[in-house]
Amino acid sequence: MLYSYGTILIYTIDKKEAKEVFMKISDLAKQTNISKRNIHFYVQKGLLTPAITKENGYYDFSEEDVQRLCLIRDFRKLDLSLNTIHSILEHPDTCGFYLNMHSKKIHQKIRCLAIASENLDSIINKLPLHPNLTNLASLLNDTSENNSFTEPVSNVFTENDNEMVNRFLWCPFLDTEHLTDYQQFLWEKIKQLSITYYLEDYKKIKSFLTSFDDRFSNEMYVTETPHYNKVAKLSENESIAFGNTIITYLEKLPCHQQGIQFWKKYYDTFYIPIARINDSQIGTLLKELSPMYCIYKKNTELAAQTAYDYLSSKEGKTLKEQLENCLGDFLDLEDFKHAQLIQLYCISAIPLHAL
Amino acid sequence: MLYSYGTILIYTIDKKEAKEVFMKISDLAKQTNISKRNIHFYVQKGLLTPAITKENGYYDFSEEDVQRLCLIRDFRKLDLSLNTIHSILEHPDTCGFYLNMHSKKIHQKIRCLAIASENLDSIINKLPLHPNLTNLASLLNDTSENNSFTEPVSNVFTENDNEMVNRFLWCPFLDTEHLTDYQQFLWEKIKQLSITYYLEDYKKIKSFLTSFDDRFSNEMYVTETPHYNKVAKLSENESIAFGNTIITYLEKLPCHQQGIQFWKKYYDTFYIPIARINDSQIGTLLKELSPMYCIYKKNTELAAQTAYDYLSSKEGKTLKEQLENCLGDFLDLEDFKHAQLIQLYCISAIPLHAL
DNA sequence: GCAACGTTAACGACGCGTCAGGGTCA
DNA sequence: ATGACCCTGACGCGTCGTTAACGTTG
Repeated sequence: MLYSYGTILIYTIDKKEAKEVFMKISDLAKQTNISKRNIHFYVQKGLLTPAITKENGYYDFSEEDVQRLCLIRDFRKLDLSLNTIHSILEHPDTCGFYLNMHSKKIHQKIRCLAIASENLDSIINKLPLHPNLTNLASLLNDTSENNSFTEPVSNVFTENDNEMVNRFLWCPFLDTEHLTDYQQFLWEKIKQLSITYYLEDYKKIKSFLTSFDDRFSNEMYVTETPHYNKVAKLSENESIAFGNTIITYLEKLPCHQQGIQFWKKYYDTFYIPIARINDSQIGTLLKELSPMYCIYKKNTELAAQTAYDYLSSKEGKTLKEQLENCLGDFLDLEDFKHAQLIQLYCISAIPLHAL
Repeated sequence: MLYSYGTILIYTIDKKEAKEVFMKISDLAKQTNISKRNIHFYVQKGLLTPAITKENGYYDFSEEDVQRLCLIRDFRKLDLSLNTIHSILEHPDTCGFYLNMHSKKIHQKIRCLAIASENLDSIINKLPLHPNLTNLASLLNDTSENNSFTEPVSNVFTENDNEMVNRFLWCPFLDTEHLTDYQQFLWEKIKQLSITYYLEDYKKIKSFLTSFDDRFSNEMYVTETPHYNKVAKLSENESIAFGNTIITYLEKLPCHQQGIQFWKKYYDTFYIPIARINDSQIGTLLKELSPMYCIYKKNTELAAQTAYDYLSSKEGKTLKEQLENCLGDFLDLEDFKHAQLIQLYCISAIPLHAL
């Protein structure tokens, strides 16, 4: 048997064939300084998916597994939950979102602990030699008055938040590895614009994104991206066909109760802001920044126009009325170049567990 | 039925007798802002021991229970564990010990989180638009180099530590509620002395106290206190009899393997320091500070002298040799007025689970 | 045949939330 | 008898440590 730190060559007893096992669990544990039990746990949770040696069922960890494990370890050191790490490993693009969220949690924790620490020290200093429960009660009362544990999670909108929302909105359209200097310039300009002129809308989108459990915004992002890609590849005729697809979906919409509720709930705090931002100067800049966005915009506008034309025609009149009935004030087909028709269509892609 | 926020009078249907129920769980929950389930949980864990109404098994919480629950709540806000809170409620005297320990933990946590927070922010700022796992790995590597999570729990000896050790050592002898000005003066002087001249011994005792799980030092303190009380009440003859009791214990000592191991393990880091401190100027000050300590000292010295005389006599020769055999270098019968004889005796009171 | 290694499975810890089942009160 | 109250008990959460039972390798 040949043995090296990374690779082990095992010759079967009859020497008919040599099998290569890259790394067994003990080696991995040593190299990464993580307990075997822990590694088993990560495998069980699906964070690691090592190959399995057929004959004996032993795990065989590849270099990629090593990298993943190191990532898990280092993210754990930053106190991210395994669920979050799982999401990041699946879709690294969403990393910024999670890290920003987590950063806020940490700051919050630190604030709480700092207050607790102050209170603790103050109590310690005032402690009588033989405290009884009544002493303790009054000491705790004194300190608990100025303790502000009840302060809500910070609603401050930071630069990171702005970055996060912009990434959520636009990264799906930025498929290049690196931005050119000019693109970088545009990107910075967009970020500035968003803070200067669209702060309120960005705040709304941020609180929308953070109001769900982690998983949801992740899924949103991940499921929308391929949709954008698809639409950006449509020809003119296909875009018109897409408009008809939208119509066929809209016909089913009145039955999709959960979707309608979702739409109404987040109409003012998500759908309107998104549509407004897309139709603003930011959208113009994005067309320069991202060719894909440019085509996507053109195609969706064509599709939306097609769908809108149908709704405005005699044949579409019934459907239009149905929509107006079930959406009421939460419908504005004209504004933002009929963008709401596209958004309504996107509801069909929202996972049900989000209500 | 009469109803008031604190007290409920229930008249049984036949009105033969009126029973007073002070407070039911709902009232308690409302008043303290703690969920019923939570209260049930505390009761189950023994943190609360409300009376139980006979007929229906309902809990009946007294004013004391209310106070206890408020204490639990406020201590929980300081992030103390329920176990710790339990110990404090049982023996409020040990509160200082736990709070000091906890304060250190909190500071440690804050440091860790602050580092994590820095690293997080640094990563967030360097994040590319479309990070992949390799990007993340190198970013994490960059930051994890200057991360000092591995730093051990602070070994700094603070004023609070000094206070804690002094309390552990001397509070059992200070049975008064408040100190007079003069006593206060002496107490401060003792604390100064301990830092100035006996710092090393105090450090050892501190790390001894903190090297066990919480419960142990608690039990130590709590079981020793009544022992001191008893000894301080002995007459001269009884003290001599106590010396003989010590002898009879010493005869059994060679069989008490665990006790011997414990003694040897902590001989240099606990028993010697304690004996030295007791025999120092600090001990002299304590005699002025605490009449109880004064008598305790006198009685133990008499008992120790009695036991020592026996060991030095012909009849005691065999026992002395046995002791020397099983304790080896961990025995010094002469020093500190034969104080080790008393300390050896005290081993019989140490709970077994401490090894 | 023996030690050292591998796998799965189960229980414990922490501080509760969230049922479910069954009895009691007004 | 109805709903609002009370009890107990069980399971779940998240991240493993610990132990056990049982198979494999060398």
